[in-house]
Amino acid sequence: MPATSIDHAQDAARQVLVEQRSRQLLDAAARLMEREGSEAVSMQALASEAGVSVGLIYRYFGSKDDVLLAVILQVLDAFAVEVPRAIQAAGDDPIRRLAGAFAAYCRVIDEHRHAAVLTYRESKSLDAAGRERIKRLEVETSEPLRAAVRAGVESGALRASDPDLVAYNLLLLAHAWALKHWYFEKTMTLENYISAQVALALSAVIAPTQKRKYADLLSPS
Amino acid sequence: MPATSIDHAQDAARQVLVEQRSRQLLDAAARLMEREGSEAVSMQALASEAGVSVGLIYRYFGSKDDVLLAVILQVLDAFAVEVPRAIQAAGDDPIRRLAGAFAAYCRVIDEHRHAAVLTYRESKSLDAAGRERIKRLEVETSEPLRAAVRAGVESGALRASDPDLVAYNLLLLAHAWALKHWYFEKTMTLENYISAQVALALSAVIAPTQKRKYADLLSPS
Amino acid sequence: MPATSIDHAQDAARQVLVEQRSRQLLDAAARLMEREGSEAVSMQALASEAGVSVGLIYRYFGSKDDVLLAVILQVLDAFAVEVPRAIQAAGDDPIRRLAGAFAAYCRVIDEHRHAAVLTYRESKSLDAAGRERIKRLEVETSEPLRAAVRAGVESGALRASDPDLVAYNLLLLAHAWALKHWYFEKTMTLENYISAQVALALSAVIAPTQKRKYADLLSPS
Amino acid sequence: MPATSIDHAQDAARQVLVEQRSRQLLDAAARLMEREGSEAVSMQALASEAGVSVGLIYRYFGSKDDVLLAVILQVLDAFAVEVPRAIQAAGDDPIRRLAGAFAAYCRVIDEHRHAAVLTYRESKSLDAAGRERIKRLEVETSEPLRAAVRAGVESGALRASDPDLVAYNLLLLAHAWALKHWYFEKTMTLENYISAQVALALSAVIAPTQKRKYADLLSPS
DNA sequence: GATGAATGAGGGTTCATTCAT
DNA sequence: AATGAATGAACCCTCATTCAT
Repeated sequence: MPATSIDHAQDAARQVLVEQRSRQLLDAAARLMEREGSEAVSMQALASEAGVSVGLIYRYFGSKDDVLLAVILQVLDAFAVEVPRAIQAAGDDPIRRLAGAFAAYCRVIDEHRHAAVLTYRESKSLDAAGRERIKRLEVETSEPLRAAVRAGVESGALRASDPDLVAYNLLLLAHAWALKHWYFEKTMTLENYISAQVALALSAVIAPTQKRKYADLLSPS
Repeated sequence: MPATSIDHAQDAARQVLVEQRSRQLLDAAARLMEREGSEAVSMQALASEAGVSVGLIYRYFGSKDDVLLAVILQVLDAFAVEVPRAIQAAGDDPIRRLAGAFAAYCRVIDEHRHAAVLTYRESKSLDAAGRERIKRLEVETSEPLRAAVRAGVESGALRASDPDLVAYNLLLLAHAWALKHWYFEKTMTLENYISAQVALALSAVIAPTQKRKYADLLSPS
Repeated sequence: MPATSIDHAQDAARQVLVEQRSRQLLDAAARLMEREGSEAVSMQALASEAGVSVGLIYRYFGSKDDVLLAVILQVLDAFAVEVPRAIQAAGDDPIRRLAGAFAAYCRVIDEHRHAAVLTYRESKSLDAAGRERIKRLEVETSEPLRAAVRAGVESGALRASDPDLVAYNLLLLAHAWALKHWYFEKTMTLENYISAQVALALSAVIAPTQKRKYADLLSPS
Repeated sequence: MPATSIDHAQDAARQVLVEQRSRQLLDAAARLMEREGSEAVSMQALASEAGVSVGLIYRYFGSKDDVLLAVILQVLDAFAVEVPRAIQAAGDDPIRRLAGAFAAYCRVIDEHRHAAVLTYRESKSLDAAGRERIKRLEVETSEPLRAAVRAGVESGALRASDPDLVAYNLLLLAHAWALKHWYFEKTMTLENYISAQVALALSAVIAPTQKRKYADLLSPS
């Protein structure tokens, strides 16, 4: 077996290990934030939660910043995976696609409630470059929502003078489920929240002719 | 001059000094948060920004918590003053009162952009009691908005199945001007933002018969 | 009236004021130590307790050291006044003079319990010179006790191979009423303590022939 | 070597390190107190004296309190070990056991002179719980002395109306060797001190019939 | 003479990061 | 690859002391 093959095999093995460790650490971070709040994630606490040594974390992440960044990227990744899937699952109807996309956002947020909040802490950890990257990704992330609104407008089902604002507001309201969870949880479940917000948002932009067709979305359960 | 008068004069002078210093420190905190981000507010940094010594801060605030709390309370205070005033100024029309209230919220937020963001940092500094207090005040603060929506509904001008959600969403969108300023500032001024959001929110809840009457609010400039 | 007379009058007045202020401050210090423990005497706390400003303390005492030193000296002064008086009051009998002296020590300690403890804190406050001075004074202070023991030995009523040790032990046991007050107060009053210690100490040194004569001192109430 | 053996070996090694570091730190604390006085033990100073970093101290002790407590407990531990041993070594004679116990107390105090003094500084460092614990332990510590006195009384060799006071006085006099070292060192060695105090204390309580038997203890060298 | 606002060195503590093993 | 003991800068806070009024 030539040397290069060996190298490739080793590289692959290493790649797997890196993947594994990273996941292990990010999962531990998520558990920690869930349990102790998102500011309680010290490197030693993270190591202990993950069952590894502090030193090891630095083998896979350059700094605490990097870990936090990765936690946030994980959420953005989940958006990138889940939202398109939900849109696809919603069929061809642009309005149902929009509603599905929003619901998917909210569900991802709900699953990563504490990680989602991280973005709102321009922590000293996160340096300027990291912050810019996250902002860019967040905007990219909202693209499916924006596309859905635009498609609705083009199809005539929606009327919005500023489709991008409509989309961005929806993104914000998805985040709000995490940011203001202490408020909403007093009166709503996640599914209540989703249908109420969908109803409200659609009321603002749906074409009058379409109201009957989407009555199920417009009157929240 | 009798002794009591002297005492009163001294008390008054002290009161002025306390007021002055508090303002000086809170202003410095605001500037610091503006310039360095709101987590860079160490007591050393604050002292140096305000041009005083660390020890002096503790003459006017019991702890770092207290300073942060005061910064936040200042914003909530501004709401308590400005929002009712704006509502009054809007006359008797419930919808214009609602629009005026929202605009007032946004303008206060804009003036305290970095302080407003503080609330979203469940900072370890702010202890549980402080956090609860702020949450309670935030909910109280949104009361005028809630009242305005309800009045609109009762007058028949608005139709909302969940008036409280409508009001809370508006509060959130006011906060969003601070939270997502980096995004909105790319395409909007504050006034653009206000009128766009007012138009969108009203579209969702205004009674069809009222649309013509409020056409100026419904089509953003 | 010639200038010098004015000066003398002023000097006298000043002298009185100094005396007054010093007493006021030392009393406040005593109250404070009594109420909050002897380590809680900060200069600001002292000022506030005395009802004066911090600055004023520095007009009458050069430093915190000086205040503490003065508090201790006050106790030593009380010894210098009270112990000889008690000895005198005890008449000519050397053994009753000794017992009276010890009782006087204990009562002074009891009245200045917290100040007495101060001596045992080689506080950084008290500089080397101050410490030496206190040690010297403490030894001087014990002189009446030592003299009383020696007189007893010379009169034949006491037999002690080391009279100075007997005297110093008694001084220590007087201090112990302050140092170990938490222990003794569980089972004794001050007067119990005095008579028990007198009985024990005398038992060790009294001449056998004298036992009947001092039976009242030897069997504690 | 099986994993468990490795683990055990590692655990043992860690145990040794903990032991080593703790000793190193407590020794440094003792040296520092010896040299600079016991209030000069700042964590910085301790770290520097021990030749380690501040942070490291917190790996082995939870707080400054803990360090101080450990220093004191070390002394109390030494009592718990040395005193019973000395009593045993003294044979069956209750009076020689008492004398041996007292001597052991004094020797332990002498070896930890500065640590022993710590107890007398109701330092703000030591919290209420710690202080109570120490008081309890101090009382427990004096138990052997108390038992020895009582045994002497029961055997008829001693006559004491308050055996507990006799025992507590002896404890105090042992402490006094540390508290008043500046005084006693002028005229005595430790052994002088011990035999003088033993002679004096026994004189007070020994039964007349026993005096000849213990003449060696009663007339100090 | 008297005030008390202001100072700032110094204290205890935490935690991201490093490096010898 | 993995460990975790060790580091030390930085944090929040206190309080003896000063000085302009």
